[in-house]
Amino acid sequence: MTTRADVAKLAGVSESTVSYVLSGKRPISEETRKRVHAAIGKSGYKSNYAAAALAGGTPRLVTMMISNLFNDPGSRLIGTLVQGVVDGVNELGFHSVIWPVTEDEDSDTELLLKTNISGGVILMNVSNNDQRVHLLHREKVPFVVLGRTDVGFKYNFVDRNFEERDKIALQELKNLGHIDVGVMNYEEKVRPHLRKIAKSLGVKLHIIPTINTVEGGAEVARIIAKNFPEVSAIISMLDLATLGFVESASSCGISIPEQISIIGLNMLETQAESVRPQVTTVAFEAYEMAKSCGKLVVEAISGDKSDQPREELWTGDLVLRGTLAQARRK
Amino acid sequence: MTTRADVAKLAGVSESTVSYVLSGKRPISEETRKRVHAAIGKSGYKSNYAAAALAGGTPRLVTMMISNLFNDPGSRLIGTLVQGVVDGVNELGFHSVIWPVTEDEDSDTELLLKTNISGGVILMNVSNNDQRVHLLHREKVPFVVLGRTDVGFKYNFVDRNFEERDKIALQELKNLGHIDVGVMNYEEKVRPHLRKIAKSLGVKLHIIPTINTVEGGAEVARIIAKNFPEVSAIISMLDLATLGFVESASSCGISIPEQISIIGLNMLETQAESVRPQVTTVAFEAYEMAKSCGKLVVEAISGDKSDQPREELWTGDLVLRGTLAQARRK
DNA sequence: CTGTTAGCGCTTTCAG
DNA sequence: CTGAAAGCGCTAACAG
Repeated sequence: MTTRADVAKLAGVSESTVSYVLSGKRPISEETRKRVHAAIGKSGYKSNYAAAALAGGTPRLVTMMISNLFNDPGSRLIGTLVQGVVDGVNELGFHSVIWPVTEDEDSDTELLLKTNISGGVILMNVSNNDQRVHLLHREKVPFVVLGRTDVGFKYNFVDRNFEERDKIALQELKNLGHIDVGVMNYEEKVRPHLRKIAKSLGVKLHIIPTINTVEGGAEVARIIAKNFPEVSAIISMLDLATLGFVESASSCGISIPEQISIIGLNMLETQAESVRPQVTTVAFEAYEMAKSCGKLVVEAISGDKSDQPREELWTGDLVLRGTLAQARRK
Repeated sequence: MTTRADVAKLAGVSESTVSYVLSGKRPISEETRKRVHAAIGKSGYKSNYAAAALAGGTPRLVTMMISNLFNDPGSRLIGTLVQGVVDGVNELGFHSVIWPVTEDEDSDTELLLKTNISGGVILMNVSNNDQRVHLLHREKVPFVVLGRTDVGFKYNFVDRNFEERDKIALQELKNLGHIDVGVMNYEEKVRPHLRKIAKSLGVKLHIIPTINTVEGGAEVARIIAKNFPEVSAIISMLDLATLGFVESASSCGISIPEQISIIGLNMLETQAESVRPQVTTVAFEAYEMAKSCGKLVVEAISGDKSDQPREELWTGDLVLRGTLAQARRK
C-alpha cells in the first residue's frame, strides 16, 4: 500500500504538504501542487479513510437506514431521496452508505451504533413511534429523520409540508367554485389540519374511504356517481386509487375535469405523467428536500447543532400541474 | 468521547487487556473480564471503527454495489441476497454496507475506490462486460461478483449453477418419458448448454419465445394447444409467464400436470408456493449462496487468496418441488 | 494470564 | 509558502 509518505518522498516535499495539497486548507504554490499531483498519479496513492477519520476526529460517513427497502414497491421515490441525500452529503465532503436493515430493525440499529462506523445517521421510512429514534436519541448519535414520527421528544427532522400542500389544493378548488369536495383516503378519519383548512375556506369535505388499488378507485367513481351528486371535485391521498378512478370515470358518466376535477396528492411524478392533464398534482421537489436533509446530518455531526433540534418543513416548489375546471355539478 | 483508556483506568487494567477482552483473542480470567465489562457498561464506551481499521491494517468493511436497486421490482430476491451477504460477512467479524449506486455506476465506483472506505466489494446485478469489474480488477481491490459477466479475465465470483439446474430439470422430464419439451424463453436462442444437454438425453426442444408477463404465458398456452400437439412438458425461464400459463391452461383444454408438465426455473419461492403443485421448481438456496459469497470477500480482503481466483458455482440443495406426470400427450 | 509499547496513515498545530 | 512533530484510538507483537 502506498501512503502519503511515499508520495511525499516522490514529490520531494513533506508529508504535511501532501495533506494540504489534498485538502486545500492552506495556500500551496502552483509548482509544488503540480509535483505532488504527479507523484500521486504515478504512485497510485489512495487516501485511507480510517486514518483520516481517526485523525480528523469524526468519521466523515453518514449511514442511511431505510426500512422496507426490499418490500416497498414505491421505490422510485426512495431512489430519488437516496440520491438527494448522497449529493447533499457529498457537497460537504462526507460520504454516505446504506446500512442494510432487514427484519429486526432494532438490533440492526444497535449493531450500527456498536460499530461506530459512521458519524451520523439518516432514518427513512420511519414507523409510528419508531424505536430507533429513541435508541439514537438515547445514545446521543447525531441523526436526522427524513419524515416524521411521534416519540415524546424533539429531534432533527426534514419532512414534506403536508399542511401547506393540502391548503394549496383546497384553496385552488375553492377558487374554482368547488364547495363539496370528496376525499379519497384510507380511513374515515383524515388528518385534523385538513378539516381545519376546509372549515376556514368554507369547503365541505366528503370522506370516501377506500383501499389503495386501481379497483378501489373504480369503486369510488361508482360511489360518487351514485351517492354524491353534490361533489364536484376530489382530493386523493391514494396514488393507485387515483389511477383507478380516472380509468373508470367515463364509464360511470363522469367526465374529467368538467364533471369532477381531481387532485392527486401522493402521486409520483411518473404516475402523474401518464394521466395528465386529467389528474392535477401538487408538484414537490423530493430530491432537493433529501439533499437538504443530507446537509443537515453533516451539520449535526460536525457539532454545528444549536441547542434546539432542527425541524425543516419542505414546501419546496409547490405548484399545481394539470388541469382543473370550474365547478358545475350538483 | 470515551476511549479504551478510560475503560482501562476504570477497570484497573491495561489498555491491551481491554482490547483482548473485546476481541477474545487471548485468554482472560473471568474476574478481569467481568470488571472490564462493567467498566464498559458504566462508561458507555463504544469502539472506534476508524481506529480499529487503521491499527488492524485493513478496513473490516465490505461494500455491496447493487445495480438497479431502485428500479428492479424483483427486489425480494435482492433482499434475500443482501441478507445472506450481511450474515456471512458478520460471521467473520466484518460489516457490510450498501454503496448507493444510481445513474453513473462507473463514477460511483471510482468514488468508492477513492474513499478507500471498505476493504472489499461485492458486485451484484452485473451487466454484460460490466466496466466496474474491469475497474476493480485494475485497481487490485479485493472483490467478488455475485453473478457472472464476461470480461476477458478471471475473477472471483459466486453464481448459480444454471447448467446443473437445467440438467436436473431435463433429466427428470426424460425419466418420465417426455421427449418433446417446450421452452418458454425470451428469445428464439437459448443458452448453448441447454441444447447440449437435450441432445445427450435425446430430448427434443421446442423454443417458444414470449415476453415475461402473465399475458405472455397465456398466449403460450394457446400456442401449445394449437400448434404443438407433441409437446408434453415445458421448462420455463420466465416467472410471470409461467404463472400466466398455469392460469389459462385449463381454458385451453390443457390439464396440468397430466397433459402438460411444467417446470419453472427462475421462480422465487413465494411465487412458486402460490401455484404448487402445478408448477414444479428446482429449489435453490439463494440465502446460503449469498452467505458464502460474503465469506469469500472477507477471505479475499484478508489476503487469503490463492493465486487463482475463486469461482463458486452453487448447486446448493437442488431438489425438485412440485408434481410432474408421466408423458402421455401426442 | 496480563502489561508495555511501537506503530497504522492522516490531520493539525506550532515553528519557521 | 513549507516542515516537523504530536497525537487520534486501537491492534499486535514482545516481554514478562
